[in-house]
Amino acid sequence: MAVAQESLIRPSKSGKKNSSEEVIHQQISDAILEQRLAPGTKLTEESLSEIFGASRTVIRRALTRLNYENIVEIRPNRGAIVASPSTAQARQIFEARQIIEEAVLRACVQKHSESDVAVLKNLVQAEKDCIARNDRIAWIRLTGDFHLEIARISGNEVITKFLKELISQTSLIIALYGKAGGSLCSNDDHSEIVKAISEHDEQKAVTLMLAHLDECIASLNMEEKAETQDLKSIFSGE
Amino acid sequence: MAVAQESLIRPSKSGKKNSSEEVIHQQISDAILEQRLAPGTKLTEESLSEIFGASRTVIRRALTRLNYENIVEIRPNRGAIVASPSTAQARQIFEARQIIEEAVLRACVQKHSESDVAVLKNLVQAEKDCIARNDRIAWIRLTGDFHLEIARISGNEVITKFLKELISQTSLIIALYGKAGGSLCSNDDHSEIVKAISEHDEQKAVTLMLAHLDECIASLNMEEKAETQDLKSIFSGE
DNA sequence: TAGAGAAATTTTGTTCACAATCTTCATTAT
DNA sequence: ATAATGAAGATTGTGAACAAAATTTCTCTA
Repeated sequence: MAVAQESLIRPSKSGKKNSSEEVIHQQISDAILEQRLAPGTKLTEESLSEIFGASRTVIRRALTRLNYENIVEIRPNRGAIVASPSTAQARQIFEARQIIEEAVLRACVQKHSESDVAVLKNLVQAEKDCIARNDRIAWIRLTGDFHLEIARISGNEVITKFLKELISQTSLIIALYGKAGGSLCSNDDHSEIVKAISEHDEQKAVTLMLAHLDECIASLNMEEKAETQDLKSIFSGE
Repeated sequence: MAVAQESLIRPSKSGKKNSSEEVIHQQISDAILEQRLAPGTKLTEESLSEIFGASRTVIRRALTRLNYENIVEIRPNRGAIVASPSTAQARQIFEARQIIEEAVLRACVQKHSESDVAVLKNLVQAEKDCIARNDRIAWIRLTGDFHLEIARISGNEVITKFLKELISQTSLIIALYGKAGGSLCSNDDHSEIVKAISEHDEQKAVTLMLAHLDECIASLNMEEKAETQDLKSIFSGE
């Protein structure tokens, strides 16, 4: 059985039928984004059925949705696995983030309210708390929420949806290519960005944001993992 | 029956089972984007089943996919209808297009090859041909292909996928808010953009593109259609 | 012992029947 | 006449059974 019961947690009453597609989708998504399910893990419909006490039909719907969100890969006749973006895709995803986040940040600097800044400051504080108590999982989530909040403030839901997708995929990328020990991005880039926003300094905010995202890519080691495991070249002594 | 046989065309051999999800998805998508199916049209699973000679399961999958692409709206327990974006959504979609197309165009100007320009010129010529023989439907498709080709040249598949979705939705917006007679955008903005690209004039290309998209929004009448058809206010004599 | 090939098992894909829900239309009461 | 009620019909949602495909296990041979 590919999926261990423990890694999907929270079956609520340990009973059945608490779970609709919505809930199941969320649970699997969380498990992936919090890196309890590693990229490449097989997601068997039957196993998930038992774990969530739902019929395969419902599981299937949840998996297709995760597939559309590029969090899960469905290979025809061969089932679903947790997606593992290639280095090329990873680069494109970060590139896309820079494009979208620059635009979204400019709008945010323009039209943010007092309370928007307050929300952002709270998020940054929460991030610091996580780092303090070494809660990597909560921190990863919050770091995403921070970027997403800026998009929300910008007011364009279409773009926000795109960014949300990109941020999810970033979690996968970090799971795959993040340096093991590295407490990456732990410095407070985020607070500086909030400062620039609250001072209405658009150019500074953008510069900081782009540099921040560049740092993120730089903190990954995307060279080591081969595109496709080419055993020949590995053993040919090169 | 909500969906007329004729509007979905090309049942190939008039026989059965020619159609997998892939094909059915494409057919319905085409019908919507070519405006043979108006926004709001009910898409009953049973009718589509009969039309395509496929089981409801297959139809269902096609519809969910169209739903993820925001071309079709699925209302729980109430079935699928052709999506009809609100004016607010329409504005956000064009805003998103401007963000993405500016970025994509800059990359395109930087890295395009000779043959890329050739492809673009061909597309522009094909557009002109359509206008000449008054083939509005083919023209709508080509106009989208032009923008999409620029994204492809830019080389980022993630962003290209986003833009593809936005372009599809633009067709719906034009169906909803396009001025009836208006041969909108018929002037050759596109050729000018190609010229700027081939001259490696990034700033000019971007300026033209943004203006082009602004023109498109301007050519719509989004004021007239009420958010939700409020019959009372219509007949109260105001 | 290694490898090819064939059975057995597992897993995904599809169909169909039934349940749940919504819509329509006729009936009744105000 | 209008609105509320309720049955009948149509449509969507769900689960279980079956079919098709992939994976594993086993067997036999070189």
